[in-house]
Amino acid sequence: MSGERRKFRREGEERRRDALIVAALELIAEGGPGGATVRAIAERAGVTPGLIRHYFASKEDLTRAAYRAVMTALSGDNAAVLEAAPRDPLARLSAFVAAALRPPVVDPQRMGLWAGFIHQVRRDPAMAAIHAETYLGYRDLLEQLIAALPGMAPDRCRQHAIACNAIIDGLWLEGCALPSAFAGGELERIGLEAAGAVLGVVLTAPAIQDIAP
Amino acid sequence: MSGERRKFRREGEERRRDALIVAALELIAEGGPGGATVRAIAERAGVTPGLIRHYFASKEDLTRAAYRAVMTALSGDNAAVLEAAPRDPLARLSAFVAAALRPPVVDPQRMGLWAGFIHQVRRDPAMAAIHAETYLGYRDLLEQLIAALPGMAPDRCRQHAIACNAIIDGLWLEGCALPSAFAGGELERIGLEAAGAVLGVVLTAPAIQDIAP
DNA sequence: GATGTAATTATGCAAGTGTATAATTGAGGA
DNA sequence: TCCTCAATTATACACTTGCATAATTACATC
Repeated sequence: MSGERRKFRREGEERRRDALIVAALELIAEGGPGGATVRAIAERAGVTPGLIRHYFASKEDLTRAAYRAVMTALSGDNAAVLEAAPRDPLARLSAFVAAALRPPVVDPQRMGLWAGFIHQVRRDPAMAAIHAETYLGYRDLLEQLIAALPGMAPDRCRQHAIACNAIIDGLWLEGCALPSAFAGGELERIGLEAAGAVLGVVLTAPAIQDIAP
Repeated sequence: MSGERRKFRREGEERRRDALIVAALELIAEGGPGGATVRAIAERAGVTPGLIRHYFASKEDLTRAAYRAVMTALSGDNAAVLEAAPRDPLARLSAFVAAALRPPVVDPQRMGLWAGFIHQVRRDPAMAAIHAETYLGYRDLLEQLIAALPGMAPDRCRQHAIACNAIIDGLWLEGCALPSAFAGGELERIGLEAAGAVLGVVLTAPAIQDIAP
């Protein structure tokens, strides 16, 4: 008559870990770091709080895994466009910049996640290592795309990559923070024009078939 | 022999409120929103926790006041450079952009604060109102500086302001996040060059006497 | 079907959270 | 000097937090 013990199913370790990470990310995106309590994460993932400690040494450990998942997905979603992009360096850079400034890369939830992790990244060396591994890799990729442009002076690539990265970051932030403030494709156009001006080239929005062949 | 009651001094209301706000901001900058507990804020301000509720209706109320203080100071520190700037529109815009990309506007602690508030800004309408009041005002100021440039087409000012704002934001973020990654003045130079390229003008770093006459 | 074991739940705990309320005390005016 | 009142402290409370540990139960293997 008293509380019946809750029924459950055994899942593979990987699926449970993923489910817990996803739940944590959802909660952080919605309510900030403070909203992602152990109990809330467990409830969202459909398990009891104790299970978290079975798959992660501590909540901090789960947080690190979640941060890695976010940054990997963010860089990956942007870089994925290069796989289907043409060989022309101008077109490749254009496709990359444009992809960074539209969904799914531009996404209010993702900005919330990114901001939610900042403090921990600066305090926890393990988080800082994940940051360096993902973020600086992103900028290096951008620098490679710039270096491939015809007639690009090698000694200016670094500065150009920094400036273009800043344009992308800034527009990404504004697009995430105020999605309704920009007409469809406006953000991409501004980004392409600004980056093109910085680099002294003309970057044009890729045709549809170049994006999704 | 038991605990003697703690001695204290009476302060003016304004000074106590300021002290509490400053304490809260320091703690948020250091340890994120989670670090700014009522007890920690009180201790940092040299007071007991109960006093916070005497000056603020709730912790949320203190948080809002702190956010307003941050954003006001941020915009103010940047706009302050215009008071001593020359009349030439190009020089004024240059001075404004450069000021946004060096201390005290560029400051890791301030980025930490900014990030720490993001979630609350998106959840609490009162915080959102403070955001609109300060942040959009900043972009309007930038748009005015751009509109004053000779030969600037009025219908392009908005797009240019968005792009330049993004450049400033992005570089500001990178400068705050990785202060050691940029040589002295490098950020300002990149920002001036990028913004100049976007606007089709030449923005030059203001001479020293233009900054501090 | 019996059995072992690892995945999962249940329970409990010490510390910390924001807030309410009562008890003190500093400081200015009579 | 005394008195008053607001500024400040002290205490308490209900709730939440992360974590540890013990009790169960689903599932694979025999």
